Amino acid sequence: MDKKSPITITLLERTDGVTIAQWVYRTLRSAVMNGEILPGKALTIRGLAQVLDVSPMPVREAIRQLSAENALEINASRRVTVPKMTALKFNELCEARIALEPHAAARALPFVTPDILEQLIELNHQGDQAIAQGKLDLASPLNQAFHRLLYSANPHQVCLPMIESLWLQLGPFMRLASSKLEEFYLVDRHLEALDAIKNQNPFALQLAIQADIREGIAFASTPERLQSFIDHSNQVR
Amino acid sequence: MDKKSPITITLLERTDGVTIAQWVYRTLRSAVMNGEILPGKALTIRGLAQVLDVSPMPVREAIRQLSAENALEINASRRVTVPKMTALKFNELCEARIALEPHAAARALPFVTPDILEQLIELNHQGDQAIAQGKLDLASPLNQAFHRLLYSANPHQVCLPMIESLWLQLGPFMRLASSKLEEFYLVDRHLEALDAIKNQNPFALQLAIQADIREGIAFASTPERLQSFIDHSNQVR
DNA sequence: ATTTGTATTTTGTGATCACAAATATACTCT
DNA sequence: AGAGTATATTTGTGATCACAAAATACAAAT
Repeated sequence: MDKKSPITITLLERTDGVTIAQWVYRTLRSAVMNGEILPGKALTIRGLAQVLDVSPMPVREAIRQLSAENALEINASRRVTVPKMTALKFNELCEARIALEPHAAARALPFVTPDILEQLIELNHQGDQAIAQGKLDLASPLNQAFHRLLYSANPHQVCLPMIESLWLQLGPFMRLASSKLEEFYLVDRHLEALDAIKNQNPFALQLAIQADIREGIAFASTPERLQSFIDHSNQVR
Repeated sequence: MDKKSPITITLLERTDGVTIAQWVYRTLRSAVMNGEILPGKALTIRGLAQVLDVSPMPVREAIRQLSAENALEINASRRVTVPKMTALKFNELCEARIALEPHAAARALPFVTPDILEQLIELNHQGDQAIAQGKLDLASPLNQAFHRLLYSANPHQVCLPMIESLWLQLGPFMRLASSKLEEFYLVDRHLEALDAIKNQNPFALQLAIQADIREGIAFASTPERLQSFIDHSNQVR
């Protein structure tokens, strides 16, 4: 007997030396990021534990952590859901990205070694290749890896957790940004960013990152298009 | 028989309708914010549970949440500590505040109603009074309440949790900022902010908030003074 | 006196259980 | 038939237990 609307979640691979709670956290995190859980749909600890084939305990910890990162919402009656997206919240999240990410990039700039620069070039190359080959599902993770590597060059980094939280709240829309990229992007802002890094020009770097983010959300150029994407993400699957 | 270095934590009052886990979270949070726990000192779930007179379970959840907010650190061997402060990290946290808070203020500006404005004025008045009366322990919470109320005027607010996380990581230094204020502040930046709100001038508001933050950390004007404060916070109590 | 190896204790993790609150289901009365 | 009520079930919370890994204490040996 199957319970009503059995949630299906893509299970991540369990690497060794990792606690069950961490694995559950990673799995739920990627499920949220990939829009595999319907926003508003009530999640239960026992239900998730059953789907993931673990005891309720690690699920409790993972949920607690994800709600602290604002990836999950705990309502008044202690029910856990994926928060619903709205056009205004989407805008707010994007503006927060623009406030934080160029700043994080500029703060990281002095610490970008030639080695890191090379890795950035490589990541960018892989990203371009993925898009050219139509492997759109690879584009978003590679894009995120590029940004993450850049920001984390700063050894005293404190912004990255906040930025990751924003990405998580944007959820499936991060993927949309990358997948719709080919029809919207004119200039490769990553190349501009790389140039700015080579020249150690923080201002140019900030501009490039800001443009990269703004053009990444160009797919939602009109309120109508954005609303249609939101509706889509709240229904499908 | 007392265990070695028994941790003493100021217990918060238990309001009804609140789970034990939430109460433990609040209590640990304020302990971190007030510098009651020595940075680097290993915290144990069972030890805290004993001090707080609860079972280990709610402590586990609270710790998980606090570490997600970067208020606590979990090292490789799963030991929990309050992260040590360094001069560079302090600087990084302050710059992150300056990147986020003026932005949050400007985004909230259009939503500040006359009622909220009045509450802001009242909070500012209470803060001034507290400083004038030498009640320095009240100054910091009132200052935070002022900022929090302003930012949360925005109904689609997404920055506040990140800002609160920064305050939490700054921890005891937030208090220092307010307590040392009387010998450092020349202009009341809150009044400038209130004026900017009245005039619906986002740029002036951003400048006022930025100046408020910068002058709040003027007590650490030289690297030496900052280092002495850090050393102090890593030893005392 | 410092180091190395062993035994003991402590600790985090995960599972299971009990219970009250919340939710869902069944039933009655209008 | 529909709304309200009572019953049954599910769910989150918190406590307790088992176990392996880590930390600590202590011993002997260099």
